[in-house]
Amino acid sequence: MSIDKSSFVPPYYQLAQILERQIRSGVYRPGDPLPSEAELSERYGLSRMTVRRSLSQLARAGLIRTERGKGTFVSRPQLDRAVFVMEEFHKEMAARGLAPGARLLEARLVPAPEKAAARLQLPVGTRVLYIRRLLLASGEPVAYDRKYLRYDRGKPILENELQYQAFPEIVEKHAAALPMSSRMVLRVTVLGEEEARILNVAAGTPAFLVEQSLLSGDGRPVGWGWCLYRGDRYELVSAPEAI
Amino acid sequence: MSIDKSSFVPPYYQLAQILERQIRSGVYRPGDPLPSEAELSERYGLSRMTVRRSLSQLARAGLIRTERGKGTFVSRPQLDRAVFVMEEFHKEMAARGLAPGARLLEARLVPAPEKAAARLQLPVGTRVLYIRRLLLASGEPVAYDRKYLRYDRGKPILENELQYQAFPEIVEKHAAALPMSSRMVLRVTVLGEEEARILNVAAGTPAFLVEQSLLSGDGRPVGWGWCLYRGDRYELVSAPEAI
DNA sequence: AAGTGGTCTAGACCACCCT
DNA sequence: GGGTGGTCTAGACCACTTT
Repeated sequence: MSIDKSSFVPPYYQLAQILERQIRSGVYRPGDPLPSEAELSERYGLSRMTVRRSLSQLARAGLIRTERGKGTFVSRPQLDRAVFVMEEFHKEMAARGLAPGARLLEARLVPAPEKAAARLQLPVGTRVLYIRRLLLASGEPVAYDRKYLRYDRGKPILENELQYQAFPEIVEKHAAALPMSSRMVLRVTVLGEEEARILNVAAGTPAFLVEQSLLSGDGRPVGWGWCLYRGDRYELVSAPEAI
Repeated sequence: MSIDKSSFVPPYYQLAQILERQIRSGVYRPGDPLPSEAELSERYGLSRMTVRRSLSQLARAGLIRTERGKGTFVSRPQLDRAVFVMEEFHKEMAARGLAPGARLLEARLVPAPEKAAARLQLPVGTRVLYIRRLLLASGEPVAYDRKYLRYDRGKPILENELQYQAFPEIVEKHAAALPMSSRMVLRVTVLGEEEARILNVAAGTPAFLVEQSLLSGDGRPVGWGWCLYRGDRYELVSAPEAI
């Protein structure tokens, strides 16, 4: 196995593939040291910087780990570890071949209830924008979204806008502080009477509950709420560890 | 803002932090081009390779994107995207300050039922190892694990081993093909009578259902099963996008 | 002292985009 | 043709580990 410098595949990637194959086929087993960077450099006719780039790639993928002063070693695969990626609703549905949509159920200024006020770090009763929406996949309701957001821009609430835009984009328009980061917590629950009716399933049906806080650049919350995903229409698949 | 070459923090990291601060504080806004690599190189007194290292780091974190021949641009943050990482059970519980444990409920050779046979790509009725375990946190049951695995090593089934090791390690011992990758699907369900009794909660309680397939290096399945996590004792928090 | 990985440099050539 | 990012090199110094 050697590097083809005339190939369109860059050398650093070729070397990463060679080493990955050797690891996956058992030439190097978990705990084994890989040849040193200097030796790989000489063996494959590449500069040390290029060799290091290949190794960084494998390290990011979790196949190897480096130890300063000691060497580079094959990692034991962490098979009981999983990474679940939840994409934006529209993307997720489009990826499954379904037509994404949304129906606005309610949007009005309300005095912040206790929990929302706490999460938004506002006095209870401050006027906030409350939005309820139904997220659809090919016309069928899949998720029920309820959000509170600081409303200090005085911009008019346009039904059309609320119906089609993602929550972060809505916050951007109606709050003075721009949302810069998001924190989500994924839980599981069963649907109550009202929620089940809105989602067109039986009460007691299991559902994902995703709590979301949108934070501004300085870490203060500008939006908060939660979204219920029907358990019979939604699942998360672990991301493969690719190099 | 400039680079302190006498600092212990390496220059590539200092520059990444400077640029991150400028992006988060709005000096460069989504869609804006960053200065070119040549200009950053000159402005901060660093070689272009070092500048590129800073930019790669920001790109991996999702703050910027590069376009060949055009430039480097600030990304719009994907606030409705979340990454949930499920660590190995023992690690996860230890991280929460709970004492992880496991109790073996059953382990025996059984003729593979239809679904397990299909998932393991074996004829129905082939003898496979069936394991049922209870995963504990500080003595309290948190998850109920049921797994099937190919059994072609003839190694004796040691109760002690099954009680303390993670599923991939058990597969490694009892199947001829080493597990090299894992695929998981996260769903939501409600507990049936038996499951609820075993987990010491009321029937109808919501739970996470994690289906797992362990694959060998050539992509063939060597282990399959599912694990139920009590919804009142388990949640997933999105990983922050750190640089 | 010798070997290892971690960082940095100054230059080079290339593919791509725009004007 | 001039500017951009993508890749590669040959060397250097450093911190760390082991002998």
